Amino acid sequence: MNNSHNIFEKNIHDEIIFLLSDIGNFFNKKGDLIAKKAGLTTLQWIILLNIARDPNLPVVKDNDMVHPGVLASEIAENRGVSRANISPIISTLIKNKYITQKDHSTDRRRKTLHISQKGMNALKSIQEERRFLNDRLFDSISKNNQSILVQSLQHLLNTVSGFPHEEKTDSV
Amino acid sequence: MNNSHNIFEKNIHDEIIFLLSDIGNFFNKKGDLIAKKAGLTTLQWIILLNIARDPNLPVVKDNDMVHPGVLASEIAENRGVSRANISPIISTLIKNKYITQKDHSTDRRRKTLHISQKGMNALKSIQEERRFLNDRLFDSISKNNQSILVQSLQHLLNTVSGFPHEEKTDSV
DNA sequence: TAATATGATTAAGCTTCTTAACTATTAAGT
DNA sequence: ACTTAATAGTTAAGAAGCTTAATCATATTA
Repeated sequence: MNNSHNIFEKNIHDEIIFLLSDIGNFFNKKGDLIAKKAGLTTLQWIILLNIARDPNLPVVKDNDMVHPGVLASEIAENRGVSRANISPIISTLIKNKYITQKDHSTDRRRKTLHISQKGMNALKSIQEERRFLNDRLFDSISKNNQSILVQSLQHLLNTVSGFPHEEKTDSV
Repeated sequence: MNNSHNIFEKNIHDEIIFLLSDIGNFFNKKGDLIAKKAGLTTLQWIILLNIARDPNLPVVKDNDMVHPGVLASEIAENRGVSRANISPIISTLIKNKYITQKDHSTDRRRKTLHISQKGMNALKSIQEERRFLNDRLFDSISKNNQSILVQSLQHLLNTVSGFPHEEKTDSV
Protein backbone atom coordinates (compact mmCIF):
# COMPACT_ATOMS: atom_id res chain seq x y z
CA MET A 1 0.00 0.00 0.00
CA ASN A 2 1.41 3.35 -1.03
CA ASN A 3 0.76 6.00 1.59
CA SER A 4 3.59 8.31 0.69
CA HIS A 5 1.13 11.01 -0.32
CA ASN A 6 -0.72 10.77 2.97
CA ILE A 7 0.49 13.69 5.07
CA PHE A 8 -2.51 13.72 7.37
CA GLU A 9 -2.44 12.46 10.90
CA LYS A 10 -5.12 10.45 12.59
CA ASN A 11 -6.99 12.91 14.81
CA ILE A 12 -10.04 12.09 16.88
CA HIS A 13 -11.46 15.62 16.66
CA ASP A 14 -11.35 15.65 12.88
CA GLU A 15 -12.82 12.18 12.89
CA ILE A 16 -15.78 13.28 15.03
CA ILE A 17 -16.41 16.35 12.89
CA PHE A 18 -16.49 14.32 9.67
CA LEU A 19 -18.74 11.71 11.23
CA LEU A 20 -21.13 14.40 12.45
CA SER A 21 -21.17 16.02 9.04
CA ASP A 22 -21.90 12.74 7.26
CA ILE A 23 -24.57 11.63 9.72
CA GLY A 24 -26.23 15.05 9.56
CA ASN A 25 -26.32 14.87 5.78
CA PHE A 26 -27.75 11.42 5.93
CA PHE A 27 -30.58 12.38 8.26
CA ASN A 28 -31.42 15.39 6.15
CA LYS A 29 -31.79 13.12 3.13
CA LYS A 30 -33.64 10.39 4.99
CA GLY A 31 -35.92 13.01 6.55
CA ASP A 32 -36.82 14.00 3.02
CA LEU A 33 -38.20 10.59 2.21
CA ILE A 34 -40.31 10.29 5.33
CA ALA A 35 -41.61 13.85 5.24
CA LYS A 36 -42.41 13.54 1.55
CA LYS A 37 -44.99 10.89 2.33
CA ALA A 38 -46.92 13.55 4.24
CA GLY A 39 -46.51 16.02 1.38
CA LEU A 40 -43.75 18.06 3.02
CA THR A 41 -40.13 18.87 2.25
CA THR A 42 -37.58 18.43 5.03
CA LEU A 43 -37.50 22.14 5.77
CA GLN A 44 -41.28 22.44 5.80
CA TRP A 45 -41.39 19.59 8.24
CA ILE A 46 -38.74 21.07 10.52
CA ILE A 47 -40.48 24.43 10.49
CA LEU A 48 -43.76 22.73 11.30
CA LEU A 49 -42.08 21.01 14.24
CA ASN A 50 -40.83 24.38 15.43
CA ILE A 51 -44.30 25.87 15.24
CA ALA A 52 -45.73 22.86 17.08
CA ARG A 53 -42.95 23.22 19.66
CA ASP A 54 -41.65 19.66 19.52
CA PRO A 55 -39.77 19.39 22.85
CA ASN A 56 -37.00 17.35 21.26
CA LEU A 57 -35.80 20.12 18.97
CA PRO A 58 -32.69 21.95 20.06
CA VAL A 59 -34.26 25.26 21.02
CA VAL A 60 -32.51 28.55 21.44
CA LYS A 61 -35.45 30.41 22.88
CA ASP A 62 -39.08 29.63 23.71
CA ASN A 63 -41.15 32.82 23.86
CA ASP A 64 -44.45 31.15 24.57
CA MET A 65 -44.73 33.25 27.70
CA VAL A 66 -44.10 36.46 25.79
CA HIS A 67 -46.63 35.76 23.03
CA PRO A 68 -48.64 32.79 21.89
CA GLY A 69 -47.53 31.19 18.63
CA VAL A 70 -44.14 31.45 16.97
CA LEU A 71 -42.54 34.18 14.84
CA ALA A 72 -40.81 33.46 11.56
CA SER A 73 -37.77 35.26 12.88
CA GLU A 74 -37.66 32.98 15.92
CA ILE A 75 -37.64 29.93 13.66
CA ALA A 76 -34.87 31.42 11.55
CA GLU A 77 -32.84 32.07 14.68
CA ASN A 78 -33.43 28.55 16.01
CA ARG A 79 -32.45 27.01 12.69
CA GLY A 80 -29.47 29.32 12.28
CA VAL A 81 -30.63 30.50 8.86
CA SER A 82 -31.70 33.81 7.36
CA ARG A 83 -35.27 35.10 7.59
CA ALA A 84 -35.32 35.26 3.80
CA ASN A 85 -34.92 31.52 3.70
CA ILE A 86 -37.92 30.87 5.95
CA SER A 87 -40.31 33.36 4.41
CA PRO A 88 -41.44 31.57 1.23
CA ILE A 89 -41.79 28.29 3.11
CA ILE A 90 -44.12 29.89 5.62
CA SER A 91 -46.19 31.15 2.70
CA THR A 92 -46.44 27.66 1.25
CA LEU A 93 -47.41 26.14 4.59
CA ILE A 94 -50.15 28.74 5.01
CA LYS A 95 -51.36 28.25 1.46
CA ASN A 96 -51.57 24.50 2.06
CA LYS A 97 -53.37 25.02 5.39
CA TYR A 98 -50.73 23.37 7.59
CA ILE A 99 -50.48 26.54 9.67
CA THR A 100 -52.35 29.79 10.28
CA GLN A 101 -51.06 33.29 10.78
CA LYS A 102 -52.33 35.91 13.23
CA ASP A 103 -51.45 39.51 13.89
CA HIS A 104 -49.41 40.12 16.99
CA SER A 105 -51.46 41.79 19.69
CA THR A 106 -49.27 44.82 20.22
CA ASP A 107 -46.55 44.84 17.55
CA ARG A 108 -48.01 45.16 14.10
CA ARG A 109 -44.76 44.17 12.38
CA ARG A 110 -45.08 40.71 13.83
CA LYS A 111 -47.17 37.79 12.65
CA THR A 112 -47.55 34.79 14.92
CA LEU A 113 -47.75 31.30 13.45
CA HIS A 114 -49.97 28.49 14.71
CA ILE A 115 -50.24 24.89 13.67
CA SER A 116 -53.59 23.70 12.28
CA GLN A 117 -55.30 20.36 12.72
CA LYS A 118 -54.11 19.36 9.24
CA GLY A 119 -50.55 20.28 10.21
CA MET A 120 -50.84 18.29 13.39
CA ASN A 121 -52.09 15.26 11.51
CA ALA A 122 -49.19 15.46 9.08
CA LEU A 123 -46.72 15.61 11.97
CA LYS A 124 -48.36 12.67 13.68
CA SER A 125 -48.13 10.47 10.60
CA ILE A 126 -44.47 11.36 10.11
CA GLN A 127 -43.77 10.83 13.79
CA GLU A 128 -45.03 7.27 13.78
CA GLU A 129 -42.68 6.15 11.08
CA ARG A 130 -39.77 8.06 12.53
CA ARG A 131 -40.20 6.68 16.00
CA PHE A 132 -40.08 3.16 14.65
CA LEU A 133 -36.90 3.71 12.65
CA ASN A 134 -35.16 5.74 15.36
CA ASP A 135 -35.76 3.23 18.09
CA ARG A 136 -34.24 0.47 15.99
CA LEU A 137 -31.32 2.75 15.18
CA PHE A 138 -30.36 3.11 18.83
CA ASP A 139 -31.02 -0.49 19.77
CA SER A 140 -27.41 -1.40 20.19
CA ILE A 141 -26.17 1.75 21.90
CA SER A 142 -26.39 1.51 25.67
CA LYS A 143 -28.63 3.89 27.64
CA ASN A 144 -25.59 5.25 29.36
CA ASN A 145 -23.79 5.98 26.11
CA GLN A 146 -26.95 7.54 24.70
CA SER A 147 -27.03 10.00 27.54
CA ILE A 148 -23.33 10.77 27.09
CA LEU A 149 -24.11 11.30 23.43
CA VAL A 150 -26.90 13.79 24.16
CA GLN A 151 -24.77 15.73 26.60
CA SER A 152 -21.78 15.90 24.30
CA LEU A 153 -23.86 16.88 21.31
CA GLN A 154 -25.70 19.58 23.24
CA HIS A 155 -22.39 20.88 24.40
CA LEU A 156 -20.99 20.90 20.87
CA LEU A 157 -24.06 22.62 19.45
CA ASN A 158 -24.00 25.26 22.15
CA THR A 159 -20.33 25.87 21.56
CA VAL A 160 -20.49 26.18 17.80
CA SER A 161 -23.78 28.04 17.55
CA GLY A 162 -25.38 30.80 19.59
CA PHE A 163 -22.91 31.07 22.43
CA PRO A 164 -19.47 31.96 21.19
CA HIS A 165 -18.99 34.40 24.06
CA GLU A 166 -19.21 31.77 26.77
CA GLU A 167 -15.95 31.73 28.67
CA LYS A 168 -16.66 28.94 31.11
CA THR A 169 -18.44 25.78 30.03
CA ASP A 170 -19.20 22.65 32.00
CA SER A 171 -17.13 19.65 31.19
CA VAL A 172 -19.07 16.71 29.85
CA MET B 1 -47.31 28.72 29.65
CA ASN B 2 -49.79 27.14 27.28
CA ASN B 3 -48.67 23.69 26.21
CA SER B 4 -52.07 22.29 25.34
CA HIS B 5 -51.06 22.05 21.68
CA ASN B 6 -47.92 20.12 22.54
CA ILE B 7 -48.72 16.48 21.87
CA PHE B 8 -45.10 15.41 21.55
CA GLU B 9 -43.25 13.47 24.17
CA LYS B 10 -39.69 14.02 25.24
CA ASN B 11 -37.66 11.28 23.54
CA ILE B 12 -33.91 10.92 23.71
CA HIS B 13 -33.64 9.28 20.28
CA ASP B 14 -35.46 12.13 18.56
CA GLU B 15 -33.37 14.56 20.52
CA ILE B 16 -30.13 12.96 19.33
CA ILE B 17 -31.30 12.88 15.72
CA PHE B 18 -32.20 16.57 15.75
CA LEU B 19 -28.95 17.49 17.43
CA LEU B 20 -26.97 15.51 14.86
CA SER B 21 -28.87 17.14 12.03
CA ASP B 22 -28.28 20.65 13.38
CA ILE B 23 -24.62 20.08 14.14
CA GLY B 24 -24.09 18.54 10.71
CA ASN B 25 -25.68 21.54 9.06
CA PHE B 26 -23.56 23.86 11.10
CA PHE B 27 -20.31 22.16 10.19
CA ASN B 28 -21.23 22.17 6.53
CA LYS B 29 -21.75 25.91 6.68
CA LYS B 30 -18.67 26.57 8.77
CA GLY B 31 -16.63 24.36 6.47
CA ASP B 32 -17.73 26.64 3.67
CA LEU B 33 -16.15 29.66 5.26
CA ILE B 34 -12.82 28.00 5.96
CA ALA B 35 -12.61 26.21 2.62
CA LYS B 36 -13.54 29.39 0.78
CA LYS B 37 -10.34 31.03 1.99
CA ALA B 38 -8.45 28.41 -0.02
CA GLY B 39 -10.70 29.01 -3.04
CA LEU B 40 -12.78 25.85 -2.57
CA THR B 41 -16.40 25.08 -1.87
CA THR B 42 -17.21 22.60 0.88
CA LEU B 43 -17.80 19.77 -1.56
CA GLN B 44 -14.64 20.50 -3.50
CA TRP B 45 -12.75 20.41 -0.25
CA ILE B 46 -14.33 17.13 0.88
CA ILE B 47 -13.63 15.55 -2.50
CA LEU B 48 -10.06 16.76 -2.33
CA LEU B 49 -9.73 15.16 1.11
CA ASN B 50 -11.04 11.91 -0.36
CA ILE B 51 -8.51 12.02 -3.16
CA ALA B 52 -5.74 12.80 -0.66
CA ARG B 53 -7.03 9.94 1.54
CA ASP B 54 -7.37 11.88 4.77
CA PRO B 55 -7.39 9.05 7.35
CA ASN B 56 -10.03 10.83 9.45
CA LEU B 57 -12.76 10.61 6.82
CA PRO B 58 -15.36 7.93 7.34
CA VAL B 59 -14.37 5.58 4.53
CA VAL B 60 -16.43 2.81 3.03
CA LYS B 61 -13.65 1.37 0.92
CA ASP B 62 -9.99 2.11 0.28
CA ASN B 63 -8.85 0.56 -2.99
CA ASP B 64 -5.31 1.84 -2.89
CA MET B 65 -4.13 -1.75 -3.16
CA VAL B 66 -6.27 -2.38 -6.22
CA HIS B 67 -5.20 0.72 -8.10
CA PRO B 68 -3.32 3.89 -7.27
CA GLY B 69 -5.42 7.03 -7.10
CA VAL B 70 -9.14 7.31 -6.53
CA LEU B 71 -12.11 6.86 -8.86
CA ALA B 72 -14.97 9.36 -9.04
CA SER B 73 -17.37 6.51 -8.40
CA GLU B 74 -15.52 5.57 -5.22
CA ILE B 75 -15.87 9.11 -3.95
CA ALA B 76 -19.57 9.13 -4.78
CA GLU B 77 -20.02 5.87 -2.89
CA ASN B 78 -18.09 7.14 0.12
CA ARG B 79 -20.12 10.33 0.21
CA GLY B 80 -23.39 8.52 -0.37
CA VAL B 81 -24.26 10.66 -3.40
CA SER B 82 -24.75 10.03 -7.11
CA ARG B 83 -21.88 9.95 -9.58
CA ALA B 84 -23.61 12.74 -11.49
CA ASN B 85 -23.16 15.02 -8.50
CA ILE B 86 -19.42 14.45 -8.34
CA SER B 87 -18.63 14.72 -12.01
CA PRO B 88 -18.75 18.49 -12.63
CA ILE B 89 -16.82 19.13 -9.41
CA ILE B 90 -14.03 16.83 -10.55
CA SER B 91 -13.91 18.79 -13.79
CA THR B 92 -13.57 22.06 -11.91
CA LEU B 93 -10.83 20.69 -9.67
CA ILE B 94 -8.91 19.48 -12.71
CA LYS B 95 -9.40 22.78 -14.52
CA ASN B 96 -8.08 24.62 -11.48
CA LYS B 97 -5.12 22.23 -11.15
CA TYR B 98 -5.95 20.91 -7.69
CA ILE B 99 -5.95 17.36 -9.04
CA THR B 100 -4.82 15.39 -12.07
CA GLN B 101 -6.51 12.58 -13.93
CA LYS B 102 -4.88 9.46 -15.36
CA ASP B 103 -6.17 6.56 -17.39
CA HIS B 104 -6.63 3.35 -15.51
CA SER B 105 -3.98 0.80 -16.44
CA THR B 106 -6.32 -1.98 -17.52
CA ASP B 107 -9.90 -0.67 -17.53
CA ARG B 108 -10.32 2.14 -20.00
CA ARG B 109 -13.68 3.23 -18.59
CA ARG B 110 -11.92 4.31 -15.44
CA LYS B 111 -10.02 7.49 -14.71
CA THR B 112 -7.94 7.66 -11.55
CA LEU B 113 -7.66 10.92 -9.65
CA HIS B 114 -4.53 12.22 -7.97
CA ILE B 115 -3.92 15.27 -5.82
CA SER B 116 -1.43 17.85 -7.08
CA GLN B 117 1.00 19.95 -5.11
CA LYS B 118 -1.37 22.90 -5.42
CA GLY B 119 -4.19 20.74 -4.06
CA MET B 120 -2.01 19.58 -1.21
CA ASN B 121 -1.09 23.15 -0.32
CA ALA B 122 -4.75 24.16 -0.28
CA LEU B 123 -5.56 21.28 2.07
CA LYS B 124 -2.67 22.16 4.35
CA SER B 125 -3.79 25.77 4.70
CA ILE B 126 -7.36 24.70 5.47
CA GLN B 127 -6.13 22.06 7.89
CA GLU B 128 -4.23 24.53 10.02
CA GLU B 129 -7.21 26.70 10.70
CA ARG B 130 -9.49 23.72 11.24
CA ARG B 131 -7.19 22.03 13.70
CA PHE B 132 -7.08 25.14 15.82
CA LEU B 133 -10.87 25.55 15.92
CA ASN B 134 -11.59 21.85 16.43
CA ASP B 135 -9.22 21.46 19.32
CA ARG B 136 -10.85 24.35 21.16
CA LEU B 137 -14.26 22.89 20.37
CA PHE B 138 -13.49 19.66 22.19
CA ASP B 139 -11.65 21.29 25.07
CA SER B 140 -14.34 20.60 27.63
CA ILE B 141 -15.35 17.11 26.55
CA SER B 142 -13.36 14.45 28.36
CA LYS B 143 -11.10 12.08 26.44
CA ASN B 144 -13.25 9.20 27.57
CA ASN B 145 -16.45 10.80 26.33
CA GLN B 146 -14.75 11.70 23.07
CA SER B 147 -13.98 8.08 22.46
CA ILE B 148 -17.54 7.04 23.34
CA LEU B 149 -18.67 9.72 20.92
CA VAL B 150 -16.54 8.33 18.09
CA GLN B 151 -17.71 4.79 18.70
CA SER B 152 -21.37 5.72 18.87
CA LEU B 153 -21.18 7.92 15.79
CA GLN B 154 -19.36 5.25 13.80
CA HIS B 155 -21.99 2.78 14.84
CA LEU B 156 -24.81 5.13 13.85
CA LEU B 157 -23.23 5.91 10.49
CA ASN B 158 -22.67 2.24 9.75
CA THR B 159 -26.25 1.46 10.67
CA VAL B 160 -27.89 4.18 8.63
CA SER B 161 -25.63 4.03 5.61
CA GLY B 162 -24.08 1.21 3.68
CA PHE B 163 -24.95 -1.69 5.91
CA PRO B 164 -28.68 -2.12 6.23
CA HIS B 165 -28.35 -5.90 5.90
CA GLU B 166 -26.31 -6.32 9.04
CA GLU B 167 -28.25 -8.54 11.45
CA LYS B 168 -25.85 -8.58 14.35
CA THR B 169 -24.05 -5.44 15.47
CA ASP B 170 -21.73 -4.89 18.39
CA SER B 171 -23.15 -2.99 21.30
CA VAL B 172 -21.39 0.26 22.07
C1' DT C 1 -22.29 -12.82 -30.21
C1' DA C 2 -25.92 -10.54 -27.68
C1' DA C 3 -27.49 -8.76 -23.55
C1' DT C 4 -26.21 -6.61 -19.41
C1' DA C 5 -23.44 -3.98 -16.23
C1' DT C 6 -20.14 -0.33 -15.10
C1' DG C 7 -17.74 4.36 -15.33
C1' DA C 8 -18.19 8.80 -16.58
C1' DT C 9 -20.63 12.77 -18.43
C1' DT C 10 -24.35 16.00 -19.56
C1' DA C 11 -28.95 18.21 -19.25
C1' DA C 12 -32.87 19.73 -16.77
C1' DG C 13 -34.84 20.66 -12.59
C1' DC C 14 -35.64 20.80 -7.37
C1' DT C 15 -34.46 22.42 -2.61
C1' DT C 16 -31.99 25.04 0.43
C1' DC C 17 -29.44 28.71 1.22
C1' DT C 18 -27.40 33.44 0.60
C1' DT C 19 -27.16 38.77 0.05
C1' DA C 20 -29.31 43.00 -1.26
C1' DA C 21 -33.09 45.93 -1.79
C1' DC C 22 -37.57 47.14 -0.22
C1' DT C 23 -41.84 48.26 2.90
C1' DA C 24 -43.79 48.84 7.31
C1' DT C 25 -43.52 49.54 12.04
C1' DT C 26 -41.38 50.37 16.45
C1' DA C 27 -37.68 52.03 19.55
C1' DA C 28 -33.94 55.23 20.76
C1' DG C 29 -31.25 59.46 20.78
C1' DT C 30 -30.99 64.27 21.06
C1' DA D 1 -41.22 65.87 18.81
C1' DC D 2 -38.29 64.41 15.15
C1' DT D 3 -34.80 62.13 13.08
C1' DT D 4 -32.28 57.92 13.07
C1' DA D 5 -31.80 52.92 14.24
C1' DA D 6 -33.33 48.64 14.61
C1' DT D 7 -36.72 44.97 13.85
C1' DA D 8 -40.16 41.95 11.09
C1' DG D 9 -41.26 40.38 7.03
C1' DT D 10 -41.03 39.95 1.84
C1' DT D 11 -39.10 39.61 -2.77
C1' DA D 12 -35.55 38.95 -6.39
C1' DA D 13 -31.43 37.02 -8.17
C1' DG D 14 -28.20 33.70 -7.90
C1' DA D 15 -24.91 29.98 -5.87
C1' DA D 16 -24.30 25.20 -4.31
C1' DG D 17 -25.61 20.65 -3.83
C1' DC D 18 -28.47 17.20 -5.02
C1' DT D 19 -31.54 14.20 -8.11
C1' DT D 20 -33.13 11.33 -12.29
C1' DA D 21 -32.83 10.27 -17.11
C1' DA D 22 -30.32 9.92 -21.26
C1' DT D 23 -26.01 9.05 -23.62
C1' DC D 24 -21.50 7.08 -24.77
C1' DA D 25 -17.73 3.98 -24.24
C1' DT D 26 -15.93 -0.06 -22.43
C1' DA D 27 -16.21 -4.65 -19.89
C1' DT D 28 -18.45 -8.68 -18.33
C1' DT D 29 -21.77 -12.50 -18.63
C1' DA D 30 -24.64 -15.86 -20.47
